[in-house]
Amino acid sequence: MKHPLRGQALYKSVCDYITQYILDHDLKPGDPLPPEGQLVDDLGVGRSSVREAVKSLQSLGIIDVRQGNGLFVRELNFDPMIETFKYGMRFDTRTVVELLQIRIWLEAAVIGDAVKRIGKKQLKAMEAVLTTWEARNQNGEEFIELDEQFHRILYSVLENDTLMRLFDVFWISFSGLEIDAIRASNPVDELQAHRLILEAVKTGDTGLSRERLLQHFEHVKARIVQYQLTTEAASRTNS
Amino acid sequence: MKHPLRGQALYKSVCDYITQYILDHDLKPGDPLPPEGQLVDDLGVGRSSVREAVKSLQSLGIIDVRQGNGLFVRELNFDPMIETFKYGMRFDTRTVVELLQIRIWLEAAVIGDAVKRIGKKQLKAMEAVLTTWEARNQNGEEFIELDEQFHRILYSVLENDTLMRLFDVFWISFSGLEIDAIRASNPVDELQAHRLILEAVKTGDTGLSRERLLQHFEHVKARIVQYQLTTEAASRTNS
DNA sequence: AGATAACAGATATCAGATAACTGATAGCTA
DNA sequence: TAGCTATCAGTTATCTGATATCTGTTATCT
Repeated sequence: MKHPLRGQALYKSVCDYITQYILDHDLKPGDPLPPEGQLVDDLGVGRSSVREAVKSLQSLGIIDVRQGNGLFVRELNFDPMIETFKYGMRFDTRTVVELLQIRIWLEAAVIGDAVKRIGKKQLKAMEAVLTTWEARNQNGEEFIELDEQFHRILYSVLENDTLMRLFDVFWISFSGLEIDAIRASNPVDELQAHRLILEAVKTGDTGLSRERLLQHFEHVKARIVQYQLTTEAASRTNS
Repeated sequence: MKHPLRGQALYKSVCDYITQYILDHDLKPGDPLPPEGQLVDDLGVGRSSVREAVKSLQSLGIIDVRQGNGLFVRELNFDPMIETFKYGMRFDTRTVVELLQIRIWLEAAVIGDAVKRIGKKQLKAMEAVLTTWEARNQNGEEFIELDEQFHRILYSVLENDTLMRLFDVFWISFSGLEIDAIRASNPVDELQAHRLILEAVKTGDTGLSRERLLQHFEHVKARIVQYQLTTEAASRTNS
């Protein structure tokens, strides 16, 4: 009776109160929020409602809950997106290919601006990554993180945090996926493809860079589509 | 004592159980899940733990809670992403520009493939949108949704649901934003820009299409950056 | 037959109690 | 004195039982 609040779910109202509290008090990431008990008193609602609101905001990556310590404002992050994709990609395989296609489009689009802005420092760092890569190949070690680093350095010059976080989403979503098709690729070919890209970037030729990037991704895409077909065939025989 | 479960938070374990339940039982969107009470019995945990898990999954857009009815599997959606952006864009204005830039890159990338695939049917639909747009301009009515429709038709030929949902995220995030700078744009110029894009798309010239799209977005971006500067100046004088 | 009222099942919320965790402080030991 | 340990206050985690509200169904009345 005390809390109809436009028929909205009570926990939702508590969510709104907390987010508004953050904005009103101009709290920055890491700053503490009032403890559960005080929120209960201030709002005059039950503990469950506050806890459900807290859990909801935690899932959305807005606040950080540290047991025995308190509630804290969290830095803007894309963790909920990662969770969604991780789940969604297990749910249906179509999403995997669609998401990869989006990554391809996006990388093809940004590489033009990246090549224009890139400096010696970044080129040197990318060289170093490839050198490490080669050493690892000879020892038969993992190299996925180096692949990620290579692209990360390239796009860091765009100075767009949101873009970098979006790429994180792609990387984490795909790495969480148990598609051996990605890892099972020929390490030598993989390295060579990146060498070609770096060469093109060095010359400052945006068109050539984009072309080689696309060529590299076509192979990745082909492998995943192949994997998709085999697993779908397998699931059909099971059912 | 009964539920250490690798030291993981109990509600998190319940989350995992539910998602695993969906996958194991091959439940499709709309299918019902066991009610709260049964989950409590099956797992041997308290009601709060189940409720918190349910709230968490609801925030992540994985399940749908209908009061007095039950829990249901939800279709894969990007709602958590929308929430994150809506909050993030209020949190700091830098995100707004970064997000717009990402949209620009993405649209510039996909328009090439879209032009290649587009058919008469879509071109006709886009014509119709522009005709309606002109009529609305003469009556001084809103046209944002027509802008959205225009782009939506153009990219629908790519047959990438995930991409369309991502564009939804952009549109909803921006429309939730109270930046009059977007709406305050000159309706005539806005319409003309889209006319030019459509003309280029009709000729099948990918380069020209991309060029005109970018030109259109440059104006939008300039307006938002302008708005950003004025509001930041205002907030400085306040503090 | 159609409208209405009662009912069962489900989620929403509340309030209080106990357990577990964290960081800091005080005290003990070498 | 330096370093380790025990304790304590504050906070979140979890459980429990009771009440309220919502929804769809069924039974009843007109």
